[in-house]
Amino acid sequence: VGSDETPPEGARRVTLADVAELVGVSKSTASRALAGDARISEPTRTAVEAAAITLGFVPDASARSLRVRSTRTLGMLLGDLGDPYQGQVAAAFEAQARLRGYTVLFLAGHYERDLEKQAIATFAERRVDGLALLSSTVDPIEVKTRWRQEHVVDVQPDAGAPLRGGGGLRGDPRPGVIRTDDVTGITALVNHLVDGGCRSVAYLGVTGRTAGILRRETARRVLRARTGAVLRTVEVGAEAGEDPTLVAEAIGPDLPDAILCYDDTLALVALDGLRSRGVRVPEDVFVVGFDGIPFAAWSSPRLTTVLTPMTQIGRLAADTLVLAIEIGVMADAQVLPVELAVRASSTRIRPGHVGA
Amino acid sequence: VGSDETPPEGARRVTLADVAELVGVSKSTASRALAGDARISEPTRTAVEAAAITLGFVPDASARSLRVRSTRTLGMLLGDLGDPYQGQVAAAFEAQARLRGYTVLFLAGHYERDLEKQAIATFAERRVDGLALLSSTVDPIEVKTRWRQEHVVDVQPDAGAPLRGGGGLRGDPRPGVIRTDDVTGITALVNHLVDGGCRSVAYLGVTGRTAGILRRETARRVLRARTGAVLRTVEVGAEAGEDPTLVAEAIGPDLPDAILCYDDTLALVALDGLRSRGVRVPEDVFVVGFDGIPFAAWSSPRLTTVLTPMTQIGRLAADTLVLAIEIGVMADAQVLPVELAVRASSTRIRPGHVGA
DNA sequence: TTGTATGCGTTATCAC
DNA sequence: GTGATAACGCATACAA
Repeated sequence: VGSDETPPEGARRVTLADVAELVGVSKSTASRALAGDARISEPTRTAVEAAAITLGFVPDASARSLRVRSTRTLGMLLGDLGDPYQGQVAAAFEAQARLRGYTVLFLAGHYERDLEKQAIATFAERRVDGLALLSSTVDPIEVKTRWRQEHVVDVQPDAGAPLRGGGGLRGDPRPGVIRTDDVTGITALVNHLVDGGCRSVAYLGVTGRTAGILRRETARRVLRARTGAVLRTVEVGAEAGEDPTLVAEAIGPDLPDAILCYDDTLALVALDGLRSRGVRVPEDVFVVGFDGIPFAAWSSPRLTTVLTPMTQIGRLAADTLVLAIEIGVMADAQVLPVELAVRASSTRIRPGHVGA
Repeated sequence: VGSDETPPEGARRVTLADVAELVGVSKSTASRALAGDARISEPTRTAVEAAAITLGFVPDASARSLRVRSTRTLGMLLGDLGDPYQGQVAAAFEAQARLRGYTVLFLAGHYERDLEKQAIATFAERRVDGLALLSSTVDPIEVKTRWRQEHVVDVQPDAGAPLRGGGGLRGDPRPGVIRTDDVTGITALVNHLVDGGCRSVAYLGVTGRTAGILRRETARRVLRARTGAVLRTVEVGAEAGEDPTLVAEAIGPDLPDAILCYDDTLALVALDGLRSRGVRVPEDVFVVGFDGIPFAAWSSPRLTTVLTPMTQIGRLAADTLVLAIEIGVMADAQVLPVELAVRASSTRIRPGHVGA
């Protein structure tokens, strides 16, 4: 092939061969020099590095991946990037992955099976080295079988197995699970409500979202154990979940003493919907959330919630995945502690000097 | 997809050659059959497809990219995935890209030059076909020169050029720019405040964030034109931007008539910080935001803001990029309309039946 | 310490 | 219609 041919105006990409040629060494030497191989002499190394900069050489990740059979890419399947909770976890995941030298591919499943399947297929084609599942409805077990490697972490899973036995999740032996201790969190939350004088409690959730049933069932169990009362369940459609009026309507006319919401976003929506109806929080009803997103701390009234370590979750997911990839062993289930944050939305005596 | 066949647990990955061998055709034929090439006979096509499913063949994206010199990947450099505004835009960008057959690589720059440079390098190595810049401090012009192709869109740029002339941005000729009509939005906002009786107005921004100076300067100009008053500027550090107490302190003891915040998040933080100080909104001071994130509609008082079409922005960015890649022509600057949403945080007569 | 040769899995260019 | 063959750009086993 005529290498002395001047490249057409199409500006050919500069490759390793080009920098090797400029220095007067072989491609292997150039490759090794840039990879920091110990057995390359200092002069040649610097020469190669200089040439690479001169030519503006940028290694091609596809070629490298093809050769080394590793993309240094992590995949994350999530429900919705725009959700504040998931966004926070995703941000931490990405940052930590970058620290470990990995890039991450985010795909949103929007809680739809077809999209999730499609996403899994994309992850497979892209040959991601590891995969994190967050807020997806797809069964992790199924993914793991379709996926030959065991390089899958299941972040905040919330369906199936954990419920059996009803005893909570401590010691859950399934590897690759990363979750917060929702059982303890919900227990603390319900205890707080009962201690605050609540008898009737309603759980507000989103229809069809499998996530949340653990929280709901735990609440049901603790409530009955403490007071004998039966947890009322209110469900709103996914499309209605952001409409305060619809949420308030779903709650209905006869208010419970407290409304326990699946997450903070839903709680804030409920707060607004109730306000529009003339219902006062916490005077007429308590409202509490779950997750501890920043906005929950800035609402009026400020929202009682369970703080989950979103950043830590994302970071741990990335670290666990990288460890599994590089060491070859997937960590056992890891449960992160949560913390109850009691705020004004569930407190009788309004603290502070605010209000008439 | 739905077959109950489990992929071979064998060590080697199944490749196109395997599929071809099973059917008894050449690799070329197998490749063409799966690609839907018109000149492949129906029998062989179905045979190849069946074999591919049987063997669990998954094409290798790296190999294909290497060969066809295209990754079908879009890059998006953003400030923070956890930010509700950026998360929303990112979600729409990803969804639309997927619709067009592209996968997207998100990298967060966290408003730090080094991280952004590193991200650009990663995008280059990964050979993304197009790049979207959102909330980054890096100069788009610089990126475009470092990037040989013109496959870069600049989403919501907020520095430099647009300010010259002071006349706004309509007809900005720079290609690849996608933005909302912030000038009109801020103008409407300031007019609303002035019409509501505000004389003194303060702008609350984040130090070091270049984004926002267009909004600030527009507010300054409109305010002076309308009332002759001088816009006061309050700045909080990036790390203090989420701390209500610090934000309230930054605002100081003598309140203006209205506080115009860089974005909704900052406004909500300010709302909470002021409340802690015993300052009532809107009675003592008006507070308004910008962006129109969902939480702004659910706060108490509900936040007056400028609604920006976040979903549309993300979608348009993806479409523009794909068009530039596939047709080869980058669209001229596109300006999306915004809408003023007047709510309780800047309204004297409190509407509705809420409150004592 | 450096060079040679080979192959990663795919698609495109030729032949037939 | 289909098949052989040659790249794409890189890393590495094996020589020297």
